[in-house]
Amino acid sequence: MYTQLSEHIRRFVTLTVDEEQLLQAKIQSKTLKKKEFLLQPGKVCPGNYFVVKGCLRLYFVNDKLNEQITQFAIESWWIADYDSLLNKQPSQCYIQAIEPCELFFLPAMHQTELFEQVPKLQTYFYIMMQKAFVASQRRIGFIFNQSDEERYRHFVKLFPGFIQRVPQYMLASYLGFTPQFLSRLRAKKD
Amino acid sequence: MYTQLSEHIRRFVTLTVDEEQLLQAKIQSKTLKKKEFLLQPGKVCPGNYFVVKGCLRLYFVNDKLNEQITQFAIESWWIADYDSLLNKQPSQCYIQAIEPCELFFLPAMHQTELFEQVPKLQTYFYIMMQKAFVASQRRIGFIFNQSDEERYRHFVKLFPGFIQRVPQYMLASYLGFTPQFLSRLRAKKD
DNA sequence: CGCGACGTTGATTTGCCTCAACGATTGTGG
DNA sequence: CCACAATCGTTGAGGCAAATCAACGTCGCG
Repeated sequence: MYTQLSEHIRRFVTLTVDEEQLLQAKIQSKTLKKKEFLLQPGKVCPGNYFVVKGCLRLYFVNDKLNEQITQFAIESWWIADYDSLLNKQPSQCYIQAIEPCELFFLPAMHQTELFEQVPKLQTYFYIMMQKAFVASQRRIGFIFNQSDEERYRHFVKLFPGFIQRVPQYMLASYLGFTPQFLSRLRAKKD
Repeated sequence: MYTQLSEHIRRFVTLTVDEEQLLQAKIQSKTLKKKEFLLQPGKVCPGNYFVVKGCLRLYFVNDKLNEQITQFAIESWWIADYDSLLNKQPSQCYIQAIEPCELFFLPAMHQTELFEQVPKLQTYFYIMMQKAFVASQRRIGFIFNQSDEERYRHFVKLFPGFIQRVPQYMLASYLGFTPQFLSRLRAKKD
């Protein structure tokens, strides 16, 4: 069970056995039922979560009272509200389980301690953050340069199989259009 | 001149005199004329640039042969094509000076060395990256939840004075609409 | 069984783009 | 120093993609 995280880290940095144990000591397991919340508005995000099994969404409620999904997380992804985590401010977001989930939780304070004990772990999280940043820059590029239809086709190609795991209205929200429009897209050709 | 970077770092981590000197030794000065390029497609982004004075844009040319600006950088911001830098792949972007610029250049290889010598600098860049990620997540939120008009008003409120530094068509590109539309917005009420 | 959640489909509206023409300003070569 | 081109902004007319509003079908679950 812990091996999944361990393997993921090994893809980017090499830890000694001692260092692995330091990490393991700081990590907690957590399970969520479907539709259960990991974070709700008003609470400060307490740390980082690593998805062992399951699927979550990060979203907020916009001015028009619609849910706007900004991120999904599946197996071997980290998720947190970094805006809240970094600035120690109350979150404005929900993080919710779409499926039953098994997670690892790394509390923010433990993480800072860890970085001093094991600088290589800071390197690992630095790389994760760079990847996340690059991904969101790419996403901004796609938003501005592709039509909604192109973006949908592109997403399906990029994450085949994922569409079966989430309701269509969530996918529509993530892609930035209405469920009705997505339904029409699928009717055209699929 | 170097003090500007030094002060910026001090806002996040505290360096000893020795550590500051290690950093200074790795950094190069660079100046750009207006419209000069810092990076062009096909070249691997060689490192990070810190803007001492001036203003730059990062953009790429999309399928419809329009320039799509994804980032601006002004005084005390870092800029680079992280997609290229992180994956060591040829860039698909241009980074161009909008005004005459004074920059500091931190080559990628020097940066990795520095991180080993001075872990606190890795912490600093980790924080920068987190901030950049949060900013781009917020931007995605704005794109999906505000009309083009609202986004323009919001941007002007957030960076008053900046609109005088860049041509309108660049601002329109960054905000994701046409120069004509921006012109109409300004005509309405300003 | 009946209710709520989710998806589909049709009719209408609208925000923004496209195409096009025209000023104003800046820059450049003769 | 002027003439001309290039760049940038403005304005008008027409078109289209996607939203909105609304009704209906279907599945799963208490």
